[in-house]
Amino acid sequence: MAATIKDVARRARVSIASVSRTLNNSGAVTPGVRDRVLRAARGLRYTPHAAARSLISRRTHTIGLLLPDIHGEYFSELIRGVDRAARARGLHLLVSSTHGNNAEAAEALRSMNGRVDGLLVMSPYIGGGTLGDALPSGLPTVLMNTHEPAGIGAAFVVDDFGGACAMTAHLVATGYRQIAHIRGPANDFQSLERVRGYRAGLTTGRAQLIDGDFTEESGYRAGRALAASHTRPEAVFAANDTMAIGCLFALAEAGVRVPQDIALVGFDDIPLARFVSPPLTTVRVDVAEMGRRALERLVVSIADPQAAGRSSIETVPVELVVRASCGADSRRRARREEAGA
Amino acid sequence: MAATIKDVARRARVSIASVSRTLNNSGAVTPGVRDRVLRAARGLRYTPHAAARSLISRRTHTIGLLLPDIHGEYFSELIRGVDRAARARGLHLLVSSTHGNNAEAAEALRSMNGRVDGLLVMSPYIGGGTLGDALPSGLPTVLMNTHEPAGIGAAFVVDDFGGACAMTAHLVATGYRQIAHIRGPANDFQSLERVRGYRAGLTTGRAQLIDGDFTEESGYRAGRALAASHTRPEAVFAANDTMAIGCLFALAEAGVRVPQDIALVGFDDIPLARFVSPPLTTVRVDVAEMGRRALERLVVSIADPQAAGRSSIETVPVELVVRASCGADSRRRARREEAGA
DNA sequence: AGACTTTTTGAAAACGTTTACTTGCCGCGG
DNA sequence: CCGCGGCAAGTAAACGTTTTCAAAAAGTCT
Repeated sequence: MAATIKDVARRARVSIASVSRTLNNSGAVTPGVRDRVLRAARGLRYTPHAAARSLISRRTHTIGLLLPDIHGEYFSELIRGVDRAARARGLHLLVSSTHGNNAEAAEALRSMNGRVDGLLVMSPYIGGGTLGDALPSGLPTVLMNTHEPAGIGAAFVVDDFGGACAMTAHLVATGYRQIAHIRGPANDFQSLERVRGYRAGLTTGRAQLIDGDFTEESGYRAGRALAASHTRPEAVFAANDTMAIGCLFALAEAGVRVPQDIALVGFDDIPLARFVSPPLTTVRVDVAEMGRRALERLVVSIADPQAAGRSSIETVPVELVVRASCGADSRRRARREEAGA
Repeated sequence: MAATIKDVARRARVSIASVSRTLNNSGAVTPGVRDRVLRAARGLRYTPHAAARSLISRRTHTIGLLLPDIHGEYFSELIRGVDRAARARGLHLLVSSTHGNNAEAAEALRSMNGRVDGLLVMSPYIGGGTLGDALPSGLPTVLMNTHEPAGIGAAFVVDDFGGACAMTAHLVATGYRQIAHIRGPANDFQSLERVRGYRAGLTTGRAQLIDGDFTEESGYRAGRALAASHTRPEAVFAANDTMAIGCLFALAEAGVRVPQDIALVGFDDIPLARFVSPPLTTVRVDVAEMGRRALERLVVSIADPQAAGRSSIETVPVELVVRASCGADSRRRARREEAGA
């Protein structure tokens, strides 16, 4: 069995209080005692029992990270950002995922009681009860990409609307008239925001929505449908890069050239986006940075319960990344030549 | 503040023992008591305090997952596999990463004492002290991709050697004579195994090793060097897909065609591998499955300390995935035409 | 040298559970 | 009618810490 503080105290011939003081550098101890305790602790390979410690100190040095289904680079990056920041502050990460709706999220939340000092929640789901009711009241919480952050506390929201709007505007400015949008799942907040942005940026032609669910598979299906259709739009804006890549694959198979025959753009700027052929025009979202910032904000809330109450919503900016797949360069060149002729 | 078992007991007008018994379905309680307790618990939104519970019951229902730097799809997939299995068994996941060597891993391990019921460790690092010494003795542990599993207990090892050997043999069989290998970091077990496999499969030409560190960046550098060299090998085997893709990018920039001018293959079969152009020939490793199996094994060890002691090493099989980037198809076709002529 | 202050140490309470043990109650057989 | 077995409920100990408080020791100042 693992050694306890009592074992150390006995071996060092001091009280457990002195052991605790020595090991935590709290209170003063004479060099002699200190020495004996340290030696005894090392000899027994003593490690404090985390559960016992957090029971009395009300601190677990752990934060809970609640995510929708962990999938692909997007979440890998998010975890990465959070983990780095957490590690820098000596915090552990309790990760939970795969909850399909707010009700499941609530269940996961409950079971974290007493395990964490604070919560980082990313729940884009809509429906299944309000998340607000489920959140443990005493626990500092920071939300990410949730549709109901109002009054709940701190939240970070990616500027999905702004990014989608800018992207659509870019396509319009490039000269495309018919622009279709492959949307994400209907019960996803981010998905909805991107549709909204698409609509807002669409000052030409009429909106055309194709159903998708953020998976490569659904993008592939959309691509096949597009290739088969004979009222093909001039440009396609997929709600995320994964679907855009699936779509690209289907188009290539069908012999439809991008961007010559049809322009194609995505959203997120996952690492592969620049490696597909042609490189994908997309909207960059720095998820790792969002994770980092969210964690920092949470740390503040934990340290200062005052701050925890303050409601604040920060928008995470996005950036338009123009590569070859939207045909902006070739179009402009063509237009210039035309003008020159 | 959150409600405690005492609050529930007071409200239900019973002792805390009865509350505990009711909530855990241990021991018998009369319907009347049971009813009052349940009602009180619900009314107070009572959730047992995990730390207190695990202090006495010696169970945390949490398992620790120790990973090298979380990066890209590879780890995303691993976490995914582990998380799914853990969730299915009602276990939590305490994730820790970014440890640069065994010494840091040891530190992370120490701080997990009393937080977890078992450990899932993936530490391909070599040097920085032996991992064996660092592992808490009492805690069931399952190792993954570690170079010193002997006698430590259960372990899962990807067949890096076999995969690399098969891949090299495939290149040889395709007809390439000069085959170079972009290796991973020198202190990484998997990296070394792949080099060993490369050497074993190389029955023609001489070994040519190019340094890399598993990052896309290092693959890119290798690609530039290859493109500039005038003693260019006929084929390049990158130790992972990420480097292969970086290399591919550099070659494309330099106007070197794959596979016509040079064949290129990778390892891991990350999701993007089939989307780059040309699609990457690689070795498929089902990391999610490995994660799942490792967790299942750990659960067994936890339930039965007998089993925990039993040392067992399972090799996770890999599979050669031939796509266009190795030029096997085109070569064979060419040879056939030649023979026909 | 005595009184007072400061510093170091130890005993014990507290954290929120589970569980072994005790008590109290009821019914049943002798 | 008494005692005993069985069951339901309660009491208290235990888990491994931190921390408060009191006591003891060691200085410090007149």
